[in-house]
Amino acid sequence: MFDLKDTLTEMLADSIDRAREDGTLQLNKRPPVQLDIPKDSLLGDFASNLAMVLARDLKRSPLDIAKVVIDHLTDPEGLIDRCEVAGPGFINFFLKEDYWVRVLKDIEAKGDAYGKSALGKGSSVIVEFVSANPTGPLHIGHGRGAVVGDVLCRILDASGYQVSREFYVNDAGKQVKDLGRSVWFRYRQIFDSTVPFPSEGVYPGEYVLDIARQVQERYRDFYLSMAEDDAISKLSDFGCSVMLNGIRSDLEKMDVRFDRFFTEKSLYEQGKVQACISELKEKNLLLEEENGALVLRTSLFGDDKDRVLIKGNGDYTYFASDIAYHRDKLERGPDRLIDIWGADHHGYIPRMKSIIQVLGHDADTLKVLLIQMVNLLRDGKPVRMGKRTGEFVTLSEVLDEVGNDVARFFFLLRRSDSHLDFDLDLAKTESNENPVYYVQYAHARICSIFRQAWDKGIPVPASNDVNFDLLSLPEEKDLMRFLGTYPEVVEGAAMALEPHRIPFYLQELAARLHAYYFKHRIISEEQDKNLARLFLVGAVRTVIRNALNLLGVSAPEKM
RNA sequence: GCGCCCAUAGCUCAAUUGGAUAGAGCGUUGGACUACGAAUCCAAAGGUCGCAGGUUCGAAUCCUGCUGGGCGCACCA
Repeated sequence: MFDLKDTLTEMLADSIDRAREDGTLQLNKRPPVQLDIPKDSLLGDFASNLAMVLARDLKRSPLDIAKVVIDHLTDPEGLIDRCEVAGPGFINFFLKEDYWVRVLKDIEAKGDAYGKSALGKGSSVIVEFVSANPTGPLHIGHGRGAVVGDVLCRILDASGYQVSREFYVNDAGKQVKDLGRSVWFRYRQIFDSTVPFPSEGVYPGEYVLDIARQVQERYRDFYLSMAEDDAISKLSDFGCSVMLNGIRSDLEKMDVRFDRFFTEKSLYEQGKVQACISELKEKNLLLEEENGALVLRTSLFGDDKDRVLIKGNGDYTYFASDIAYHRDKLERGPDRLIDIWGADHHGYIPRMKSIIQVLGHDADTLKVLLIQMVNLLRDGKPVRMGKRTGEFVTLSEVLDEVGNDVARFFFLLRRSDSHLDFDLDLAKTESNENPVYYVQYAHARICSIFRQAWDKGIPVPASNDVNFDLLSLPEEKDLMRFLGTYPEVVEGAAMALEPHRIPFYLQELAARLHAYYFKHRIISEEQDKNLARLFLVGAVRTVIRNALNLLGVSAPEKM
């Protein structure tokens, strides 16, 4: 499939070369040739804007140039039916009839692999996502980040990148200590209800009580007699691991997996934060303030101001370990780093990028993807998510309510940098309004057709059994064309890091399938036609299934 | 005050990264089940792409200014 696009591109390039040699086009270098598949089939199977791009340099009209290009074109394989110059100067290629048939054969041959490519050429990328603090359960915003990250990894993987998925655990700072304190007070309250619960520096959520009860069940009154600091330290670890297990099981529920959970604590234990600071000191990038605080001069690399690494009281800031973590990632030698953050952290991008430079890499080695907020709606009204009160709907609850397929699809229905309203009522309707079912139904419908055919004794066709001349309806041509664009959609999603393109493609494909189905019978009395049409919808089924797989959404055979 | 993101049909959002007549879903109106699944389809109405300039063969997309909204600007985490 791509070989053909490549040969067309080469034919165009050759044409330019020939025109340069005989002096009709006076160019020093060969321009990049761009070939697109137009949205309207009346505009050809492929189109190039080449002539318009050249117009400026040559100071000649695009129409004129287009004509020259076409005149110099040779077509040894006889692929092209005709070329037209259209509109402001597009060169439109109309290929020999049987071209789109190749798409169907390609899908048959590749099966599950249709849509995969070698775009990334094996280059490696570390994707860090979710990285939620282990001080509370995941909420719906984490869910969005998890799904976007997961699907992005799947897309990159399918596009020939070597992907490593990582979850960074902030288990070394004040907040886990606060978690420990919170558990400590709740724990004591179990034994003595008069113990007051502080109003600051603690987590008020219900889940803290659960942790305290677990401590009491396992260790009885063991911690009551321990010195407060020691107890809190132990309970921090305990609480942290409980929360982390919860997070893991939520992710499991969503079928989101990681290659590695990287703990902040390990950075300190292995002296990596300290080593990192030494390196920065050697590079002469640190300043010491009067009160003893240590500051990194990120402002030399485009940041607004310098950033503190060690506070006046001797504590490390989170920024210090963040640097060490990214240094660790870079030292593993990936070609790229992708971080997926909540959009409220966008202010951290400049300082993080400056770090990448400080460590000797191009700032673009790190790409930060921002995930905008999710508004949970019920009965058309936003569900209040008070962090302070600890009152919120957890991701786990949403998953139990709407199911994984729906949750995933909904998270991917918008570009990740725009706000998302998650309508619980819409997500639960098993009807026409729900886009997930629309797509899944298309798949189930095709499966049903095959069952029907089987019952009537019609075999599942292979391309050798098919007379492709029988697939000549506009709807059929249109379907073939659209199936042919799928690999480019996946590549585009990989290059732009935009997973939402896949569900949009799926909805369009499903729409075309439904329209075709409604207008024309797949199974009739004409056996040859049966085989041809079954072969076509079989290809549609393969592509729907592949795309749904990419999203981690199931492709049901019955609904 | 400074910085980042957003503004497209009544609502929610797309637009092949600068391409041809800006497209879907929902909602509205009107139609289609004695044949493979109506969880479906067909048709109509609906637009000053926030406003004003600029860049060029060509702008929703790029540059500048303005308006309106979101979010950031810690020796917080």
